[in-house]
Amino acid sequence: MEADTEAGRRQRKKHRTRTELINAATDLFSHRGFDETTTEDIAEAADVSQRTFFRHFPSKEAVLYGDMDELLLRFRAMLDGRPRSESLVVSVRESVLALADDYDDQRTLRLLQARLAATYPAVSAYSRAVVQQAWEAALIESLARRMEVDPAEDPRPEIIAAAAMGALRHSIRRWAKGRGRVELPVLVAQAFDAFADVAIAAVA
Amino acid sequence: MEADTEAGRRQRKKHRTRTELINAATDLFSHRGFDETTTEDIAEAADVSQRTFFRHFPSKEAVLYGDMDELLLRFRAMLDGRPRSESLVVSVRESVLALADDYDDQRTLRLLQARLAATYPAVSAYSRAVVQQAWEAALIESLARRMEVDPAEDPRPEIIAAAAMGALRHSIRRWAKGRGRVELPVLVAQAFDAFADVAIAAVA
DNA sequence: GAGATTATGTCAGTCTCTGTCGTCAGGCAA
DNA sequence: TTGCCTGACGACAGAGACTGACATAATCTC
Repeated sequence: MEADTEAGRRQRKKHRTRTELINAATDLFSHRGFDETTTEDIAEAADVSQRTFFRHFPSKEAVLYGDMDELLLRFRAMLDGRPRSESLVVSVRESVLALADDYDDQRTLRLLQARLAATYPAVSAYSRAVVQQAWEAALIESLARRMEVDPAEDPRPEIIAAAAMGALRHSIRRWAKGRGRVELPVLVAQAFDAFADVAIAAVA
Repeated sequence: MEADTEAGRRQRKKHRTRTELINAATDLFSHRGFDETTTEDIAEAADVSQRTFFRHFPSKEAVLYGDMDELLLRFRAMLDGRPRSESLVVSVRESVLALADDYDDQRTLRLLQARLAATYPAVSAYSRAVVQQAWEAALIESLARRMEVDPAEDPRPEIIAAAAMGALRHSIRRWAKGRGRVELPVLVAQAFDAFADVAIAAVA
């Protein structure tokens, strides 16, 4: 019979209720708003109990960013995949560009996330403190490995990563403000060009 | 009679319960832990009702960072006070150094905040999403004004601010790990030197 | 097919945070 | 002093996020 690209009916069913929860949540969030939707509503719409919702997601915010684990995995893979011969700055730039590309694939969802983050403090806080922090941590780890330094002692990996995240944050905000009409990677590329200008100005 | 440096008994009383709430909270947090302390406990220890707690602070996290508004005001004043002739990078560096100096004045409280942020995700999230974000916003605004650009369009202010915040975050973490034995401004200065190295490396 | 796993439902409970209303003290003017 | 007004507080009720405990039924394993 047709497998859902996975082994075992149990796994498939679990994955199915998970995606149904995500779909129900994004649907409700986009129509009604984040604060105006309860976890009970989401569970109801996905036809499961509230307890099941919390077995799949640790918080109401988490379901909105339900696909971020996979995105993070791919981001890490991109970082690891950059050639060792490449300069650090180029590696960071290209990886973040690839992340932006990947990110852009889910236009509707990403625009919703950005819109909700701009509207609801709880969503904004989660985005910063969990999602972006995870990306930043991946960047720091990768940079520290390449530079062969201890990221707890040497501040450079964290500084570079923070700057890159600032560029990405700014790009995403602009991208969302234009409702995604301009391609995100284009905006990110512009931001990284500005990054280079900043570096030059700092030295001069 | 002795005034509490303020006009009106009402104001004084209000301010007094506020500080008593902060003291009770920090005391309980440091002895018992953040999650292990309820807002009810804090209110009880300060001899007020729970409702009064929430009239003074919007969340349990907020009381731990109860003095951050004043710190932010002073940080803004420092930014505005830098001479226009100074280069941007120097202004940022000096302002953040001054912030670190100011920050260091409340050693015990700062170390507690850092320790709790390292232990409890909720505290870490609040620190990033509220406290640091406020500092970053102040930096961005000041930088944009000096550069005479629109911070919503030009990514450079945000990139510089993010990098500076990365340096500060790293410094505070190291400072806390060493239990404040090394002066925070010293660590911040080191981080900013590394910042300069990064800029040079990026250009080369 | 028997037994171990596991995803789920149900229920009860904790805790953060909010709306409402009554009370009382502090500020202010006649 | 008297009386009114404002503002801080207490008491209460309630919404809503999240958790632990236990039962059940489906799935997996042998």
